[in-house]
Amino acid sequence: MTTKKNVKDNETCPAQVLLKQLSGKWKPEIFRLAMDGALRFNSLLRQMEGANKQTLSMALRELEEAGLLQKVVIKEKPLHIEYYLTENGKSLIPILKQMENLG
Amino acid sequence: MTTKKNVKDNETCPAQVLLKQLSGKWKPEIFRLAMDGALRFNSLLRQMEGANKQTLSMALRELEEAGLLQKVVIKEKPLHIEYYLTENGKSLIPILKQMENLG
DNA sequence: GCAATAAGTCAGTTTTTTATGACCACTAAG
DNA sequence: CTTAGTGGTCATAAAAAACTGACTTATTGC
Repeated sequence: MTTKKNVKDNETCPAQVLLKQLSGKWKPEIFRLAMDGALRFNSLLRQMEGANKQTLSMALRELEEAGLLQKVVIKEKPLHIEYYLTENGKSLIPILKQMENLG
Repeated sequence: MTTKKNVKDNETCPAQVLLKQLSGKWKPEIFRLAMDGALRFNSLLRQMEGANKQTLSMALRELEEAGLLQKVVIKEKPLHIEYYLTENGKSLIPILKQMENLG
């Protein structure tokens, strides 16, 4: 057997993958804020008291790599960057809404 | 102002609370297995290769405290304990199913 | 060229989570 | 009273995640 399928199908369940993509100290909050519209780095940093650049940067990158957020560079006066939910990210909104109703 | 409401309403969003209750290295998997029926400690330990007693014990306790799992002592031959989803826990099943369909 | 704003990165430290191995409590059989 | 099965706890170690402060890159304005 060369396929090595018995290694552990730990991450074969999409729900588990999603849960992990949204887990971490700040990711749930980032996602929630993203549901309300575009996010900017420094603005996020101010909104999420207690968080720091490093962690925020990591969290954003991971959400981006997970295909839930996308980065858009805005070439304006002081040049800034906005993060939006991707279509994939938006498809999670109804699920999050349902979760809110269970609390 | 004595109520100190400005401290951060970090955890006022039920969806975020839920996400955190299900986050951790093993909790998503425990929850998934619990969806299929009763769980026993040593059996879980064997199924989840790589996990250890300590962590598993913690995860089960936290899921119990979150009101998603309940512990039932079975007074039989070697006396064992089973963990089941509570009604609250079961109410998450459709949400997890939806997540699976997005993956 | 120099300062200001936005969005980061980097090295190093602290905090939080997980993992390890030894040990404990209960029950039942031999 | 010793051994075996189930379900843990405890102290400690290792690994992962988060935090800190200094520094960087890019752009516009002076």
